[in-house]
Amino acid sequence: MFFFVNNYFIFELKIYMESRYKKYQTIERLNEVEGKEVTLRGWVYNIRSKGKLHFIILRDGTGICQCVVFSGNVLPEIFESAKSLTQESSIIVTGMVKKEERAPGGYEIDVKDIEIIQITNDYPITPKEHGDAFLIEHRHLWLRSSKQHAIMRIRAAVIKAIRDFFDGNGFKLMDSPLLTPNACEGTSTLFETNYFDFGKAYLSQSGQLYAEASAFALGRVYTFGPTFRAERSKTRKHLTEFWMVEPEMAFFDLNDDMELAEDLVEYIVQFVLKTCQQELKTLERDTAPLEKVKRPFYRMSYTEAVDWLIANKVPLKKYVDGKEVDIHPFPWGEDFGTVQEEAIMEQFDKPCIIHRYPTDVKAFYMKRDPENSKVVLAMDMLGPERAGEIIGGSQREDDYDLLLERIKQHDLSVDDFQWYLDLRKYGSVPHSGFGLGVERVVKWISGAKHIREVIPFPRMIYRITP
RNA sequence: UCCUGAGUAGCUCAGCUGGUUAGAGCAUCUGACUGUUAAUCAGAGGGUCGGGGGUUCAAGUCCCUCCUCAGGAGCCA
Repeated sequence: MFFFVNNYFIFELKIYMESRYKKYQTIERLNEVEGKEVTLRGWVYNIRSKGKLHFIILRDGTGICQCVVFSGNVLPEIFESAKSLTQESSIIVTGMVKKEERAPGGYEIDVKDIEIIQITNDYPITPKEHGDAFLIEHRHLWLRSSKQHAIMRIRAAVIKAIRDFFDGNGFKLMDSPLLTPNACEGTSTLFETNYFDFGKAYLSQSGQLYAEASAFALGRVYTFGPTFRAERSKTRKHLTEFWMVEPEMAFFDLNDDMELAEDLVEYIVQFVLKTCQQELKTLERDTAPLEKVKRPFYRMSYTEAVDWLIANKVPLKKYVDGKEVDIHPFPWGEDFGTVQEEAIMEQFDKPCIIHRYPTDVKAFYMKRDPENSKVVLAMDMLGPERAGEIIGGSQREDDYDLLLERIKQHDLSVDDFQWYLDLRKYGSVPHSGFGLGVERVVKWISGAKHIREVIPFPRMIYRITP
């Protein structure tokens, strides 16, 4: 991969951290101090007592470590205070680091001293099973448990991989505004707010149109930020607030766009495999399917996909008067739903890109295929293992008149899009881009059952707390 | 927005065709134990059965209604 490290910057950062902040021993780096006395700061994850022994499982945010308190090794008052510890009490523990096969993590602390910061009473999340509703209600505490901890570290790794990939490949970060004056694609799917004397403003559902303007200024850019959809979706793969990265490249055609999308996804998955083995193990994630995520991925045109659906007797499911009806054979021109996507993906062990969708089911800004005006130069990447759609992108319409025609066809206000049309008036060039849903990718890689588990504080149709 | 399902102890659940004082495991508290891995063993406390209304001699159980939550569809990343 083309990623490079700027050594100078890393060096400066290290000096800064060492000279200005408190430097604590972390559980993550206990292997460096075997045989030495250390002080750990954290929270009691669990405690087991056996007569003259207490086993404290301590977590400090970086990992968990077993701390053994033996009555013969500590002052009687220290042993008594260890007895009073409860789940999630905050403490400072001092003792010798020992290599120990029986301890989780391989190292344990032979405790000499314990300082109690706070004794916790009635911590709601016990080390037993809990229901989904209870856990999400206690999201602020659920984040402390080992699986959620592992997922959040994988999320951080995914985001780092994305940034490293683009920054190392000549892309510039160009953030798009979150408050926008008009509903750019659809209509009723946006959150609305008041904006001083201008009346209504909306929370952005995509930074793409602004990314296009940015690409014409800086060449290759990406925007990375939260995005908002007011759709009343109630599924395990939708959030109303989610994070999306949207690269946009001047002079890229659809093929370049697909190549870049494949490179990015391969890089993210391989980066997580390389840096998050412990987290994947905690999650009991089978990494074999992830190891396979290497180029080339699969590709299919929409038309080829429809032929496949017909050959495999996958119907179109439609609702007529509230009743489900199967339509055979699948009619060309209809968009794919979950049924079709899952049927297609079941044959693949790697992501698959489906490209050249019918013009009528796609957004107005997508460029029509010069070889067939019934389809647009759009592409969606579907992940294996029921990951669903993780990327959606296209080559953009770069012709002024054709774009104007499409804006009018979609009943959009030409005035609102005047600035966007300007891009086709002053030095228009072929250009392409795509959007990657961060949570969809983290859900796939981590194997989480529900998308709400892969964002710290999920926002969903029936939940805005905590 | 539509379809389906669920609300009983702090948590996870059982509770049959209505029938004495509503049950279990875990958690909590007390006690025992020098190697526990969701420790084990003995004991104790803990309930407006989601809210309201109705049927009945009798309702956790049947009926109506409201609330809350979950899963799926559509839409999408």
